[in-house]
Formats: sequence, structure tokens, C-alpha cells
Amino acid sequence: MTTKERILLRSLELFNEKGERHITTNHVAADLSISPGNLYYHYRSKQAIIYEIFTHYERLVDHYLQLPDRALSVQDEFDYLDSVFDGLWSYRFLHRDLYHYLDADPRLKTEYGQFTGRCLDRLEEIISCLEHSGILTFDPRPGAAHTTSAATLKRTLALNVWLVVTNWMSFLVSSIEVEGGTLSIRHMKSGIHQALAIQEPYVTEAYAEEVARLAADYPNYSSVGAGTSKMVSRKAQASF
Amino acid sequence: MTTKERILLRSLELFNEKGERHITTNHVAADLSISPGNLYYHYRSKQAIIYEIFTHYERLVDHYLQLPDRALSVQDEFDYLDSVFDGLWSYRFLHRDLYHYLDADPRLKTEYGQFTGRCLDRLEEIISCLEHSGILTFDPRPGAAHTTSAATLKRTLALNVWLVVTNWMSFLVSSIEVEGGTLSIRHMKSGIHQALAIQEPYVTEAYAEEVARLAADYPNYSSVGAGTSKMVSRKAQASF
DNA sequence: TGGATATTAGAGTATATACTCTAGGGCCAG
DNA sequence: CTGGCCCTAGAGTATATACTCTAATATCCA
Repeated sequence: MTTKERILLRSLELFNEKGERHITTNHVAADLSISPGNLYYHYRSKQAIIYEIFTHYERLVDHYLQLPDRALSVQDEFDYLDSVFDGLWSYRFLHRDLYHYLDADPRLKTEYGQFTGRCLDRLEEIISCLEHSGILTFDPRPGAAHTTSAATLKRTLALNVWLVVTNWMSFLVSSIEVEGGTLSIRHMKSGIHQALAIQEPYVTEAYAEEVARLAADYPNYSSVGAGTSKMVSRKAQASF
Repeated sequence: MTTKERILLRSLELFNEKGERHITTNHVAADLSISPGNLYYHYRSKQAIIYEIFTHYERLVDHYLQLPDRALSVQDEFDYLDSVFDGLWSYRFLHRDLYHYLDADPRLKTEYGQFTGRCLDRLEEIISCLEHSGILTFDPRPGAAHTTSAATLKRTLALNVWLVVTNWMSFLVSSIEVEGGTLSIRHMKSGIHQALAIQEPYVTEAYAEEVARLAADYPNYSSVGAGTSKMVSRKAQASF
């Protein structure tokens, strides 16, 4: 592995572990037992390192969201969610300070905006494929409210899934008291249930059971961490 | 207004406008035409200022989410969403660096975790009230998939609404190219549609129309900003 | 081999910024 | 008055940190 690659990789690891704000370029250099000058020979700024990490992240997620050349199964949907959560986890520092990075680098802001757009398009296509496979349906059903067109519905659904998935970790951080104080990929994956819940009303009866069965393999939010005490122990104590 | 109050208020304004990272305590002091020493006489650290802003924010949102002593109307639901978005907007700098603030201040982390828990409880109660009013229903419907209990459904729904609402702004920042480059409360409010969309499948037929009518008053995401070109111009070109 | 090019070292710097310290002014109770 | 106390000024500091500069060393190719 070249020095340049080592710098990138180790930066990512340290940023994820300790937070980018706390890791100086000198830290990274020291950790790799190279000199600051050396680091700056390969990357002209800390910003440049972060930018390159972003491009890796985007490439990874683009890759994950590719559509196969066949109909989609329920398992496929789980694989999508699973791998996207993996990606988010591997680059988790990015989402902790996203606003700041976009604010500091106009080029990044533009490209990241395009990336978001691409992801939403893909998500919408995936949803359409699942509809085509008979797993989801957006046809108005008897007794159900249907004031929105199916197309709008799918676009909105895609966006909401994206919002939940990409912000699941920040929610965990702000609500959970994890044992040991550190989040793990296991906690992260509990977000799959949240994402599924959004589409649940659109799952056809024929596939409902399979979805539920596959979902059971993933850790549940309330089981995985302490949470707020009320979140865990509460049992349908709703006021009515 | 006392000097202490002026410091807090102006800090909030500057943090929101320019970003907390870019506003030093010296900036705040200079802006108020007071000395740094004076500022530190009232607040022993920048952290302390931020902490106090947090408590104001939490008090405000707690206030917004109070349950009235009567049945809830559709209008009430819109009022909830509307005012929470107002709150998020007024304290928007908090959500830009949330992770960092919680990381830097354990006391804040604990209290914010409790705050999140409270909000989710309130949201769940509101949802239950709306169900009681006949606006929402979680009864299994013919032809619909129903593998989850109504109680779990409501809790999950509350959390998803919370996720979408609290992260709507960060999505806007990362996707929209706003005219003039600055986000406004108007952009923010377009998130109401997103939040509503999550509960849409549970709206009873009797109230669907009223919900749609009231929603029409709020700006739509695609109309309010340029967005990614594809987001705007695309017209149901889904692949099937 | 020898010269050019790529890489590395590491001390050093410029700047930002949160915060301190001392001194003094205004105000009010006694 | 006057002594004490809340408030304010403002110069100053300690520290962090992104980045530079020069010189030395490795590597590669003719």
C-alpha cells in the first residue's frame, strides 16, 4: 500500500473513532510514523483528504445501489438496506459533520447534492422494481385514503426512507445510552426496522410474512441498547 | 434586557447565521460592543452559552408539544408540525453540530437524551389522540398487510416522524441549490409534506380530504427550491 | 554511474481562539 | 460620604493546529 493510501485509510479510521475535529493532520502523521511534511506532500490540505474520502464513500454507495438485471426479491431489499448501513458505518464521521464539510467546500457541496439526487433516483427505481415484483403495491385500496398519485407516493417514500436511513445513527447517538459508550454496527443495523416500517403499509399481503421473517434476523432497537428507560419498559400505556 | 440575556440572544442569532464554528466569543462580544472579559463574567465558557441555548430550545419544544384538554383536530396536527418546524428553525445551529455538542458535554448528552425520549412519548400520545378522534386508524384493514401490533406501529411511526422532522433541514442543505444560497423558514416548512406522508396510509377516509386541503397551504419541496434538476423536472418516468 | 525525479524528515511558523487577570466605574445601603 | 458589590473594560496569554520550508534520502531510468 502506498503512503498516500495509508494516509487516507488511517485518516478515515481515526476520524471515525475519535471524531474529525479531534484528529489533527499531525496526529495522523504521528500515528503512521511519518512526518507532517510527508503527509502534506501527498495531500495539500486536510480538506483534500476529507474530499477524497467523500469520493470513496460516494463510489461505494453508488455501487451498493446498483440494480441487478432481474426482478427483485424480498431478500434483495434487505441486502440493499444492509449494505447501505454498512457504508454509512464505514464512513460515519462524514455524517456527523456533514453540514460543516458542505459549507467549507463548494465543490463538495455540488457533488454531494448530485450524489443525493442519484441515490434518491435509485431508491425510487428500486421501489418501482419491488412493485413490479408484486412485493409492494401503490394501488388505491378499498377503505384506504388515496389522495396522492402513485408516482408522487413513490418519490416521497424514497425520500423518507433515505432520511431515516442516513440519520439513524445521529438519532442513536442522541438518544441511546450504550453500554461502554460506543456505538457499534449492530446498533446501526437496528435501523433496518425503521426503514422497513415506512414501506410496511405498501407491502402486499402475499409477501408480508416473508418480510417479517427476514426482518426478525436483525437486532431490534429496544433490545440492542438501553435506550431511554421509558422507550424500553413502556407497554402500550397510551392515554386512551 | 440584561447583558446576560443579550449575550445569549445574540450568540444564538450569530450561530444560526454564520455557524457556531465561525463565531468566536470575541466576535459575539465585539458585535454587542462589550468586552470579552464582560462576556466571560456572565458565562464562564462558550460551552456554557451553548448549554443554556439548548435548555431554552428544549423548553420551547416541550411547550409546543403539550396536549390540550380536548380531542385533537386535523388543524391541531398541522399546528404541531408547524410550530415544531419553527422551533427547529430558530435554533437551527444546534442540529448542524448536534453530535459534537453531545460529545463535548456529558451533561448535555444525558439531558438531550431525556428530551428526545420525552418528545417521542408526546408524539406517540398525539398519534393516539388522533386515532381517538377518528383521524388515524391502526386497525388491520382487509387486503392490507398487518404483521405488527398497533402499539408497535404507533411507536415506530412516532419515531419516524421525529427522524424526518428533525433531519429535514440537513437534507435540504445537502441537496438543494437555493436561490441566493440561504435557506429560509419557507424551505423548512416544505418538510411538513414529508412528515405527513409517513402517516398518510393511516389517515381514515373520512379525514383524508381535510388533510389534503390543509396540506395544500404549505410550500412543496419541488416548488420551493431548484433541487437537483432531476428531482424537479422528472415526471413519473419510472422504469415500469 | 549519474542525474533527475519522487519521496521523506522534522523543525518551525502564522494564526486563530477560548479564556484570564487586573483594574476601575457605577450604584446602593447604611 | 463610604464601603462593598455587581458589572465592565481591554490588554494579554496559552494552546492548538493547519501548514511551510529546506534539506536529505531513496528510486528510477538513460
